[in-house]
Amino acid sequence: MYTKKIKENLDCGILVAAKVFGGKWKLCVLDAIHRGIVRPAEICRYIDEASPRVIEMQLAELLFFGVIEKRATDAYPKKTEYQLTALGESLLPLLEQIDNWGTTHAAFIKERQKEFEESQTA
Amino acid sequence: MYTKKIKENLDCGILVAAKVFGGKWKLCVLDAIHRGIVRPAEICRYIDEASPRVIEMQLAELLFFGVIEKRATDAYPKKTEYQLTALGESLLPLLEQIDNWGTTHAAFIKERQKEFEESQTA
DNA sequence: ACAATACCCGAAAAAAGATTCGGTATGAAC
DNA sequence: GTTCATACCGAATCTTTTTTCGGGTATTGT
Repeated sequence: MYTKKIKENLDCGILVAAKVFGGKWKLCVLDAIHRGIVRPAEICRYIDEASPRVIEMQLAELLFFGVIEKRATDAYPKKTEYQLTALGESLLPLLEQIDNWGTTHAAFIKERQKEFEESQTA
Repeated sequence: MYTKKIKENLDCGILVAAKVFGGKWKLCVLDAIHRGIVRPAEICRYIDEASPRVIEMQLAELLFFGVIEKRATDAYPKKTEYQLTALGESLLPLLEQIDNWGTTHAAFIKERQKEFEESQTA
């Protein structure tokens, strides 16, 4: 099992928040669950750019930090469903604000990114 | 120079936002500048957990994406100062919300993190 | 002249994070 | 009974990010 070598620093709010939803796809996963896409296989299909494994792992982390909770029948067929906890719901305003900001400035940022990529190839 | 192998995906607001302020210390750098800590050496001292090099690099990225701008006297002594652009200021509400969320839940998250670390050593 | 500081940069190395691959288990559909 | 789907996990590998290290330029203070 992998253990971190550099000690984690949770000394400011920003770093605590980054710890909880800092993964590459965590906010997307939360967004999916919020939209009612609550079963693992569904989420994987919804976020098809990400590998299923990383979604599993990020679900596990979100679960561990109490952001989401799991409803699963132990019996088969396993119909696992995730849902936001109160803590998870407290993240929704942030999620929305972050998404809004990104959507608003997407065109500008993409333009800059394109310039950057062109400067690399030239 | 390092070039990415996996194509970037900026198809949703969340991913655009992550691109702009997703680095390990970018939000802390923005926070510092917002608080009036505007010179590179000062910022490095302020965020002394981070290596000066990464702060330089992240300043360069923030500059490139137009989040901050640079005021430097070309003459020596170089008194470089960074300040937020309009785009950068548009990030402040997010920054504040993220910091507030983290501060509010810091105790709980630290507790969970501690549990996790203990479960590793045992 | 010499040390200290500020600013910036390149490149190797280390660390962290993500992906791929294979495996387990169970049940359903054909 | 073979194939497919869901859910999950370990481990090797690959990619990205961060860190470390060293260099270069120019100024200030002693």
